[in-house]
Amino acid sequence: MKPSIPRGTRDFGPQEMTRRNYIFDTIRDVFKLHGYLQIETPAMENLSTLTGKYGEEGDQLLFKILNSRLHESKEKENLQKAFDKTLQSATNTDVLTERALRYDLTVPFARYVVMHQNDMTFPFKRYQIQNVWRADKPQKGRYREFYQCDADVIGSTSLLNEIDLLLIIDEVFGKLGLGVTIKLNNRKVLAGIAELIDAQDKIIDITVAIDKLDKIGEQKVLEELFAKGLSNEAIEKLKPIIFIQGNNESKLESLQKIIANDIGQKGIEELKYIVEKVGPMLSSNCKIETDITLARGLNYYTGAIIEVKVNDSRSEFTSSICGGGRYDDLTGIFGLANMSGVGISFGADRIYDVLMEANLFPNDVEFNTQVLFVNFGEAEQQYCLTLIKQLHSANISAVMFPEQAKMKKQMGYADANKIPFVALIGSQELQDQTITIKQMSTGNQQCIAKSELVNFILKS
RNA sequence: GUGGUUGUAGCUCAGUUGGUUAGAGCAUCAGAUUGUGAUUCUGAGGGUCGUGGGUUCGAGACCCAUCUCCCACCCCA
Repeated sequence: MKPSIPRGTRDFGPQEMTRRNYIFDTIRDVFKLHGYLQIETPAMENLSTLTGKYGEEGDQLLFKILNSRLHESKEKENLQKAFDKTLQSATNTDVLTERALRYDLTVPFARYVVMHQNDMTFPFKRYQIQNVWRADKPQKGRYREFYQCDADVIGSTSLLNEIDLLLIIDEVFGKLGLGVTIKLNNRKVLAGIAELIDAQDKIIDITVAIDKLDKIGEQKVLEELFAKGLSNEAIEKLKPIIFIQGNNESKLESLQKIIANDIGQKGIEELKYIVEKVGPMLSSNCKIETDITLARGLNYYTGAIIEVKVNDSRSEFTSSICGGGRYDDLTGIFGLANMSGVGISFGADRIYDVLMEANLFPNDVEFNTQVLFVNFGEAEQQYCLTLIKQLHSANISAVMFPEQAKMKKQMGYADANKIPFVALIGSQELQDQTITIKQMSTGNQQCIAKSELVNFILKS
């Protein structure tokens, strides 16, 4: 049988894992620095936990798990009916499918908060680094199994949380050495726009359409809005809003004049507050840009909407590498009201692709083992093991070649694994209680006393 | 899910209008060198040409299906 893995999934070799861990470690360190606590949730959730949270499209992208032992079921007629139904429509009954792989980390977190609310103190800051699955058609930068690195604050409506998260974004990409632009919008502004043109029921259609402005241009967006049933009058009212230009400040001021309803004004105020506070604190490699065409399809956002794009001459990457927003009532459906949260999610796999493209992985992340002990035979092995134990105690990574192979083989192993030092201990060294140590980068070697080993490596 | 595209050794790729036994470089392994890697020389292993059908005297090449890769749409980390 020919081995293969499912479409859109990948194996990761040692070098890839070293680089992936560099990303995870960087993000994790910043999360911890900001006081977030780690949790994990199961790979699978009950299907009912996930359905309806991600919009119609999201429901289609859930990996559903077929119930087990269907062939032993006593209700095969019901099963047959349920199956016929799934062939007709997108909905599943739990007779056939009661579980699904998680689609993101935010909804499982909301479920977690409701289930464990009595064991938590609010506001609760949590981080979570786990993989998620989407039954999307794979493309570059789009995988069916990928990692998200989430930080969320739940139980606080303060905009200081938004600011905290934006600073995290700045710090993470600063540490990774990547230039980015944070795009910021607010769902209340979008709601205000919908109210202004008297089309509250079409808010999702409107946001999806104007989100495409960059991609398909003005004319096509207006055509799409018309096709979605907006009147010409409404579209005329919409035009000056969509095409607002200028810097953050002037854009928001113009909006403030046009969108004269409560919810719109509230959204603009929130945007202003965040931009004014956080703008001066961001590093030069991290720009912030208010963008009312930024929609994001997730149904549950109610306030801030955040998206991060690469803004770096070394990369052509256009997909977003981080996203997030505020959700006022995600826990409500699980029975816990008045629990507002806000969070962001780093797409580790896309960040990996960008860092590869921009050549931003540090070289030294590839090194691990410091010293290889050549294996000359049984008498020498014991001596080496003792020395290796000493090195390990000093937190220096060292190994002995497990076979008594030819020197060429053993030296080649050190070379292939980029091990910087090779320790040679044969009968002569054994007798003299010394170590011949070779530095692979220069080819130089010298003989040192056994007791000098740890210091020698530490100094090098 | 819709439309398009790709697939030959572990990797990067040749392979003529369809014609003997499918090649190269790199990598791997072995030897030159039984205590010295990355450079040199010699040799070896490695392929059901993505898979399954079809056309043909004959298919890596042509046709169909299917899987995979990549691209656009949709959507998104």
